[in-house]
Amino acid sequence: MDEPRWLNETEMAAWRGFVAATNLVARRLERQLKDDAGLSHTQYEILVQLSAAPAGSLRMTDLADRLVTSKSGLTYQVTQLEKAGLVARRSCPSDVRGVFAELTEQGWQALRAAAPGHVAAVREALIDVLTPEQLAALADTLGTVADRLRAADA
Amino acid sequence: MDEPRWLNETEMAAWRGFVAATNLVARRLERQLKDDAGLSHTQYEILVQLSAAPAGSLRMTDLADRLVTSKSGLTYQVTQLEKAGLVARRSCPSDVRGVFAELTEQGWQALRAAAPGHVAAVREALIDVLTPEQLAALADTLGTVADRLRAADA
DNA sequence: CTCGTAAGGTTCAAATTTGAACCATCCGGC
DNA sequence: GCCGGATGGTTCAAATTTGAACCTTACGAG
Repeated sequence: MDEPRWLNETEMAAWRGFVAATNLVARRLERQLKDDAGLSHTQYEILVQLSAAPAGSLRMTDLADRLVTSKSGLTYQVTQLEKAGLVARRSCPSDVRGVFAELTEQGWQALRAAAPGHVAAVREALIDVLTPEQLAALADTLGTVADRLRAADA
Repeated sequence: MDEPRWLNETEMAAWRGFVAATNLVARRLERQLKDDAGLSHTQYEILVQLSAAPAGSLRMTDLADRLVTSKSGLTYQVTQLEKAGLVARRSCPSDVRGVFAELTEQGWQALRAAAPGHVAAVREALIDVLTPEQLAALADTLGTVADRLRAADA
């Protein structure tokens, strides 16, 4: 029952800013992607992660770790993308239990088509609003935070 | 059909960090609040916003703007909180259409009970991981981002 | 005063998300 | 070789979220 260490003014400002910016940016991009490409941000992220992986494919668990969703959420979204023809499931040769999600040709196309608009939106909402110094600091700071939390989860 | 301005390395790192940190922190706090206080982060935020407002009450629209949810989402959550007895609805004297959400005594108690654990989690996930300089910069940077986006929405 | 439009909230159906339960397979130790 | 606990994914029901449609009330221009 220790007295909690409340946040001081700067800390509070950082926290409020974090929450607000987080939600506002997410909301903004969600809408942009849905309107322009018919994809949710989660779905777009799946395509991005796959495109960055060798052979455009990743194990489900691996993919779930890179995005930050539950396993069941990923199953659902991959199924959606599969129905849409952007992703295909392949079984893993070395482990019968394993499943690869793989970008289809159509998936590559969808990603290429969606990327420019998305990048523009990211710039407008976040990147181009900041100075290069702020960006560098932000990258460093949030990178630290993300790494710590990932490590803590493991 | 202009060639899009892709993100350079720093920009990309900032963006990836933002997305990752955002999701990881949200996930972490969501769980902490649910486990320790039986509240979702959205619900907790509603209590916080109300507690910070005069008379512990706000108009629905006003509240929806401060959180970053849809109107219907807010209606839903306020209804949940009302069922739980933490919030009450009152009609607005000056505008028949208006509705005030007001913190009940029980709501104040719930907030006081939940706050210490939540603050501790926020510190652990974000605040205490950073140096004072990083925090100050983060507050400034994200404040800017949030303000711009709010302005853009208006 | 009167109309047309904007604003405030709620309702509704549809899409997502989540954790727990579950099934099958894998692997290290004995 | 064989057992018991971890792993990989899916399924399921329940909770949440969202945008659009809707109803009622405000309010400013004529």
